[in-house]
Amino acid sequence: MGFPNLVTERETSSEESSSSEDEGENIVVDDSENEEEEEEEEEEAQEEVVETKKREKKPITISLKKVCKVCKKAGHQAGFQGATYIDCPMKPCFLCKMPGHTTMTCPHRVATEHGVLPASPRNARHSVNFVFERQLRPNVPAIKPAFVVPDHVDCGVIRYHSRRVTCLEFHPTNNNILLSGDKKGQLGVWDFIKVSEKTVYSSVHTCILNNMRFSSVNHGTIYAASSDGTISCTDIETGFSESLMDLNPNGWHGPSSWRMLYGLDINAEKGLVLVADNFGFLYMLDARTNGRTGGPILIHKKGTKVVGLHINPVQPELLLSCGNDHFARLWDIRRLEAGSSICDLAHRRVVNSAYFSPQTGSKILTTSQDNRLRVWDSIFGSLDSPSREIVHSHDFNRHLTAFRAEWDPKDPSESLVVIGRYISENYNGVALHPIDFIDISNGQLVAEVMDPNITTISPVNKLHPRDDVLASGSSRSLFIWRPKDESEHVEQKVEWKILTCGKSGNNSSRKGDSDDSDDGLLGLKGKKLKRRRIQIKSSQKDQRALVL
DNA sequence: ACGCCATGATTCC
DNA sequence: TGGAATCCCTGGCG
Repeated sequence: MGFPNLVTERETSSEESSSSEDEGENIVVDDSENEEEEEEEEEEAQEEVVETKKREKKPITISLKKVCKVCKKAGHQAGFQGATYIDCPMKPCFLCKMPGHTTMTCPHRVATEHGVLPASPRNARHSVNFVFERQLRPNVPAIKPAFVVPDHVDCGVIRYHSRRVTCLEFHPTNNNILLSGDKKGQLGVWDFIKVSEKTVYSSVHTCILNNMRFSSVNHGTIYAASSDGTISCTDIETGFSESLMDLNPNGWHGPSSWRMLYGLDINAEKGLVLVADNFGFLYMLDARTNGRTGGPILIHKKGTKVVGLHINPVQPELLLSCGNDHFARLWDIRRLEAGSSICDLAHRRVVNSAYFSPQTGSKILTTSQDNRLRVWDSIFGSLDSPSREIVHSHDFNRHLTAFRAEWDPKDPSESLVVIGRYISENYNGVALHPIDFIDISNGQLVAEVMDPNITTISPVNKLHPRDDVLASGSSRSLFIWRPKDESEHVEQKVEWKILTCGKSGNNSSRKGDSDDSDDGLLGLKGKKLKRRRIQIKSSQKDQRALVL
């Protein structure tokens, strides 16, 4: 039984060395209170742990010591040091999930060009390939236009949701209307130009509104899929709502039988509404009669959630689905039956979203819980492996809506993508979670957008189909961002119109207070942040330097 | 202001 | 296969 001893030795020695390193070169952590006597005690505790090994009960001594809250070992501590989060070194990197380093030293940090992992085998850019693509996309511009990144909280912040925002949708024709859904199933309609013009429909659904899509024939109505097991079709003017389908007509009989609806999309050509549930099934409804067409079809592993559906914008027969079985799948809806997928795109973890590119429909972008965005450059080429994987922090646990990378529908080169970031960064002493703009053709971080007033994570983001506007959902709040107009040298005219309703009033007033009281501090930080927010491409190292 | 709790969904064992 | 554990969350309560 030399093995446990060996383990003990290794662990203690590594800790000793790490703690001594911490004093010197490693800037990072460690309370200097870690005196020698304590270390001895820690070693004892360590041995105890190893001896008990089966972790029946924690030795009481542990609770007396400062111990890492993640791995319960002594000698280091995970957690915030000011606005900087220190990872537990015993765990794999929180960003890229590889062992041997932490987020601080991760080569993928801040999604620079290092963040791009070429797939193996790499999709070579043969000239044949290029011609092929050129044929498919005759209108592809020769030179990629400069991205316009909405970066400045402009006209409004709104808080009418009483629970976290789960999805956003811009009106297809009215430029100023934003729809939002929340965890409670409420549907918000907001005219963000007339900031105070807002409506909340609370009786559309009874729990999480997972996805919504405007009707292709009537721009005044929106379809929504909810965890209450129904699809709603709501008139956004009147709030009149019709339920198209109820998967739980007999009510609640426990979680094993309760059906929830997640993925939703519309096939305009055939007038179909497609939805998918938490058991792996797809349902199709006729948008004209609002009746079901055919029975449920198993499109993902039985019993797993299908979180996303997307109809190809150019070939409406093509359907892309994704879900908790770690796959995104491509389907021909004319021949749709269990196991008939055209292609299965494997991922290492749950796939939060899968989208065709918005204009040509020839690219695929997925967001997976393994902290990687995946890009397939052409659905007409080989789909065996993604053309690129981009490491980006967007895994999550509780309380957060799943992150989804969203295309910029205006970008003719179909390479600009927006996605919120999970891990925070220390920006002038404030831990903020930026919203990232990523060029998926090369994996570069085009811009990181943040505001010192927004300290919560923004997992829900959507770019406007026509204007340079970004809408974000962060916790219960909605934000509208626009590019800062450089010609106007207006003095910091950030008008924070925090509109609230319901019981969130407390918070908003608290927020207002802190804005006032922190005046100098926040204002200054805000200014500095805004000035340097956008660093287009060029050198990522410079950006890093600027940020720190 | 602080600490504690619940929460959800997934992964791990 | 079920049940335990779970790192940067959010909000509410005492």
